[in-house]
Amino acid sequence: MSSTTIRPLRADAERTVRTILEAAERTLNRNPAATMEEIAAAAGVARTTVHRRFATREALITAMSEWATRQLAQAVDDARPDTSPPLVALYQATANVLRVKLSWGFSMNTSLAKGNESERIWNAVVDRCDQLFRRLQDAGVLRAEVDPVWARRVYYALIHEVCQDLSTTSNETTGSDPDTDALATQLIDTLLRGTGSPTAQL
Amino acid sequence: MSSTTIRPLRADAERTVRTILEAAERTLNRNPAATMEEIAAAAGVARTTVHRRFATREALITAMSEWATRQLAQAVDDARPDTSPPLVALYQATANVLRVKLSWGFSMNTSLAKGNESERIWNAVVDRCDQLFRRLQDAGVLRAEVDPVWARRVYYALIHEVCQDLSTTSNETTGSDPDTDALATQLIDTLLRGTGSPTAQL
DNA sequence: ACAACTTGCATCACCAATGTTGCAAGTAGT
DNA sequence: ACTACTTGCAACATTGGTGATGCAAGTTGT
Repeated sequence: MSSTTIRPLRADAERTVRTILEAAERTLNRNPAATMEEIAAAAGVARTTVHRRFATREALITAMSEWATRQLAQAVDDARPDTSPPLVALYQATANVLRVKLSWGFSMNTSLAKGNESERIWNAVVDRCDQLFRRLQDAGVLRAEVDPVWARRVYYALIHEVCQDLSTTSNETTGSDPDTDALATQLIDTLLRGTGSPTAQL
Repeated sequence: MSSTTIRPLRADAERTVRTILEAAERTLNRNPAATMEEIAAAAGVARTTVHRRFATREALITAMSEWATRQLAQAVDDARPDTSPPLVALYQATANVLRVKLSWGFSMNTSLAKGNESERIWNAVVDRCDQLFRRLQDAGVLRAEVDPVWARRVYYALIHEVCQDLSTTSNETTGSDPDTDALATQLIDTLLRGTGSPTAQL
């Protein structure tokens, strides 16, 4: 029920599927209106092959979304957000999520259709994050008067901003992986302390 | 040179143009792939009328972008970012920009084509903002070690987040204008102080 | 009132993208 | 080696959106 795949694919076909998904991500990230032709070209396969694996364009995008969302969920889970000390988990999760989001920016931004499997997973992730932010507040990391949901939203916005910048700036120059740990540190520093000096007040 | 309009339009035509621009904004904001037909319907005119005013779909979107960018520039200018005390200007600009961005979310997010008039205006606005953030730092509002460009980017991200939320949440329930001043206050508070408590540190 | 302008409607041509099929050549797994 | 699977290629049908045109009815401004 996870995918339209009925029976297991042969090894080469499986590889092709992943190649297509990755090529689609790259291509659609640059141009959301890219054609199946362009995606196929980017994957180095014929257009008919793409259609053999994904009946319609919509099916392809759904599959991308599902794939990306699963990876995101994994990234968060790996940080053990319910059991680790919350601030540690926040760091871990941030670095992990940045890694995923940098490669799957398009797929993560496609508004997930209602009733989708992706939507379920996504909501689970959001719940998990909200819970983490409540834990952060209980631990005194967040100020008491701050709405943890607002804090989580600011956090998302910062992640989005960092990814946005990275995918336009450094992707072209070097293929070297950006230092997600350093980015996570800067991000969380900004999230918690802001950019203002303690002296000047409103 | 501002638009493809050669000679002045009659009053009713002028009104039609603005009606179309607004309808296009609303429609494309909900669904970026909306057809000219849908846009025309939303504007309460025939599709041919839209094509009479905007030769191609691209021309329409360009016009929207230009229109929105001009309003944005106006919103920033009205805050007198070079002459007012920087923190005052920041408040003023934020409230103004929120008002504009809430109505023109789609048009502001369309990546402006190179060489566009919109791009020129947009760059001017960015320069203006960067300068404001340098003034903020000189005034001691921003911490000395913070990169003012990073601060500006965080600021943009927060604005985007606030607009995102508003356009999905409250637009459906009430037509009442959201309190942009209160939003600006919350936004700037978060920007400067973050969400963390002063005690807990990294 | 009159001329100029604008709009809706019906209709058309056009095209680019989508999705399908059959077949031949190549590859995976046993 | 043999079978089943996968892929590329070529060709095709379909369709939904785009853009254009001519005309009749209505509106604006003077």
